Amino acid sequence: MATPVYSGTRTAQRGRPRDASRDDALRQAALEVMAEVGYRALTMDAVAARARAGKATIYRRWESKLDLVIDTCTQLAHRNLPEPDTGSLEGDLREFLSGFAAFLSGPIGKAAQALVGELPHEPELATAFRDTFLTTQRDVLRRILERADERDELRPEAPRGMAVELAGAALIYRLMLTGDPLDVPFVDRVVEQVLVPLVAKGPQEVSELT
Amino acid sequence: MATPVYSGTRTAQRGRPRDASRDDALRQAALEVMAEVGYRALTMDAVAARARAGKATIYRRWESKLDLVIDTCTQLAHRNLPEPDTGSLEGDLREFLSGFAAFLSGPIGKAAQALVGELPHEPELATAFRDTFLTTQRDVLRRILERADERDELRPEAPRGMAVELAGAALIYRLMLTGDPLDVPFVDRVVEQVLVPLVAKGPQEVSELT
Amino acid sequence: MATPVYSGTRTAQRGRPRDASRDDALRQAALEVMAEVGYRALTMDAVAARARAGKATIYRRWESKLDLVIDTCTQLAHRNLPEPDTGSLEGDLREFLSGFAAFLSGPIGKAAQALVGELPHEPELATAFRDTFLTTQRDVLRRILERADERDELRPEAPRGMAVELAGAALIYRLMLTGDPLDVPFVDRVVEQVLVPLVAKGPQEVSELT
Amino acid sequence: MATPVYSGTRTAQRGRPRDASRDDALRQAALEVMAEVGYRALTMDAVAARARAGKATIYRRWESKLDLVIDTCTQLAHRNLPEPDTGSLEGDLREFLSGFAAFLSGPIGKAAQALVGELPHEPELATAFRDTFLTTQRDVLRRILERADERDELRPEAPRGMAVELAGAALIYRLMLTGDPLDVPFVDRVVEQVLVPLVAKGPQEVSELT
DNA sequence: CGATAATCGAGACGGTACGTCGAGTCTTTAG
DNA sequence: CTAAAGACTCGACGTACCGTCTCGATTATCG
Repeated sequence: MATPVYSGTRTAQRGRPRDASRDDALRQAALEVMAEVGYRALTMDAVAARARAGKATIYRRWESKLDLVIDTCTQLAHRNLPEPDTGSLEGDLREFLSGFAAFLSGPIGKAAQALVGELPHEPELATAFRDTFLTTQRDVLRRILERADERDELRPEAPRGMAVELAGAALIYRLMLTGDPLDVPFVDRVVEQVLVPLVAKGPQEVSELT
Repeated sequence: MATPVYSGTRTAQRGRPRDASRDDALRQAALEVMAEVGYRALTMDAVAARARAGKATIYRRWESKLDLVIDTCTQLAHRNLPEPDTGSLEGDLREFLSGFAAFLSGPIGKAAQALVGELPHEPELATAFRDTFLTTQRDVLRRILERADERDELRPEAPRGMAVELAGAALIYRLMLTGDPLDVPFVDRVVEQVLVPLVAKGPQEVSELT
Repeated sequence: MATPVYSGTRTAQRGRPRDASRDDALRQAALEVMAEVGYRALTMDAVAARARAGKATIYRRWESKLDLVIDTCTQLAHRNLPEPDTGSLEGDLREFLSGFAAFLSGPIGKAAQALVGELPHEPELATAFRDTFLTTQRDVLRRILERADERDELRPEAPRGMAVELAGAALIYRLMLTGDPLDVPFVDRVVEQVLVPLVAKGPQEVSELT
Repeated sequence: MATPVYSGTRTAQRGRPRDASRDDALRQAALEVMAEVGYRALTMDAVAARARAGKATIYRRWESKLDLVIDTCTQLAHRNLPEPDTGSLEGDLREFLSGFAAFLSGPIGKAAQALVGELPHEPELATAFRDTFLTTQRDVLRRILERADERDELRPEAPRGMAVELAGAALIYRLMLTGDPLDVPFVDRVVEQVLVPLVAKGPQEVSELT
């Protein structure tokens, strides 16, 4: 399910139309509650009360608590992934990863973490979660590497897939596991000490070209 | 809390002593249930029923479901981290990381994942979790790098801390987020494509020594 | 069961002998607790705690809460039913019924009331209860009537059985149902307005004899 | 509390209204369970299961097991006390007491007995109980005597109050204490041997009028 | 005397019911 | 037909009590 469905194919619907502004109010309430108390302690009654809505108004739009939370994250995630194009690999990485780090550091990151524990037992959630938080970000990184490759900045044998995976891993590991801050210095170190050394041509290699 | 405490400092304890064998039976039951249905769906009734115990017997030892699960993981985690010493950096890394990967791939890994969502709202759990799953493993990796350093296998400016962090991040990211398998080929790739290139002296550097 | 049995027929018993003083301490505790909170809210833990005894010490003597309570009442009941013999029907009735009323007004009466609700579902309790609180008192009343009969104080057709039943009913109805006081004026009224008119020869009948 | 109250003074109530049919279903279930296993062994789970109701549905209406049972008895009691008017004291007594005996012999009588033990520790229950099982019946008896008095059937000095008390006592003593049957012969004996002799004018007194 | 055995207080054990609370559904009035 | 409100069933929660069992310590008899 995930996204609220508006009474299907019916063209001329009868009765009071569904109030679309309630969708966002409910998602906002869900996000706030989840950021405050976590996924487990989030209750539908709490969400309904915060949005001054009835529970039926929630269940009319989403099938379950899980469904509400998935959709909330997905919707809010889709507006926050700019794709930089600075002209250099290092610039693109730096810019994209700081943006992603900032995004993860907000309430959506907290919400995402709250969902991790459910992934193994909720295949639908797993799919939605990966689409939202992994795939999109990975695709952007891939395209950054492709553009760098076209600019001939990469070593031929560079482990591109591994680099993409590592970039995400490093950030999310910090965010969810160690609890260390996802700040600019950290992003810089990931770029300078890991990503660039792993995939970019070294100075001697560049000089060899001349 | 975490580990059940047996009447503390009192030397001569009165009344029937706790049956220590119930501790393990309950932890085993908790681990099984959690691996089957996850953390959220784990109920104390289910754990009690599986261990043929009364719920009071659980609550006498652990304050809550969370406390039980923390302790279960901690106890079971402490017996599974051998520290290899093969004489070479690559050998040590390969051996240790495959062991860690195998450990994470079992039920304890599933249990660990189930806990991640609770970390932000349960500081005590966060501490126990990091001690169990992060610190221990990180310290082993550190010592592996130190020994390699003593054998003069590392480049002087090698980002040792980052390498240690990345090793854990790469494994746990796969385990918990992407769902891709933590198999030997993956560990090999992490070692060959990431860790060794980042910290070890390259062939030319070694030859420079001669 | 009812009364604590002391290891049956064995003549030479080994081991530490049972401490007979605990019996009364436990019965006393049980009576106090029951008078305070009633039968339902009486817990074995509370009785044990009040007597500073272990629960096993109770269960070694009585099979169950019910058994303990039955025996407690029975034991305490047996020492309180004097049989008057004043030489006149009215005197005997007055004396006996005031004694019985006083007895019922104490803690034993409260305890007895607490047991009434269990009678239909506990045949053994019912038997013990009737033996203790009904039969004994009824037999005394019967003998009082017999002696009066021998003294030729009764009308030949006097409903002796009904009188006996009514005497008990009147007292216990007040005690347990209406809550009105079981005081001397009430006993007097029962004797003067009910029992004597029902069974004793009237003045004119007595005069007829002359 | 006793009777479920339906949101008091509010005129326009919001939300789904209480399902009044659940009240009776729950009372019926409570009565059945209590008649089967007694008050003490009655569990809320059993009542809920028998009525296919959630426990919350019970607790929404009644504060406790005791409250439920009180209300159950009260409700069911109010429909079973016809007031006879046969034109003669003996006829009225006979008819009323057989009706009351039959009423007490059913499940409601069993339920009433189950409550007796709680009266001393539950003032509210005591009030409700007396209203239901004592006052109503006593008032009917009083009116029967009044009508007999108006018909000049009573002796002037007849102990009217005592007669009323004895009638109830005799029946309830049998029902709850001795366990003897509350059958028609017994009622007849009570009327003929006790009540009529105590209060009605004797034949000689009647003849004196002529 | 030492060994044996049943007692004692204390409290852990398995089990059952408690009264509360949350999930997801249904039913009312109001718009 | 949708909205808010809240009652509905179901099931897990953490607690309390029952009746049993197990501990160390004590107190008797037996050999």
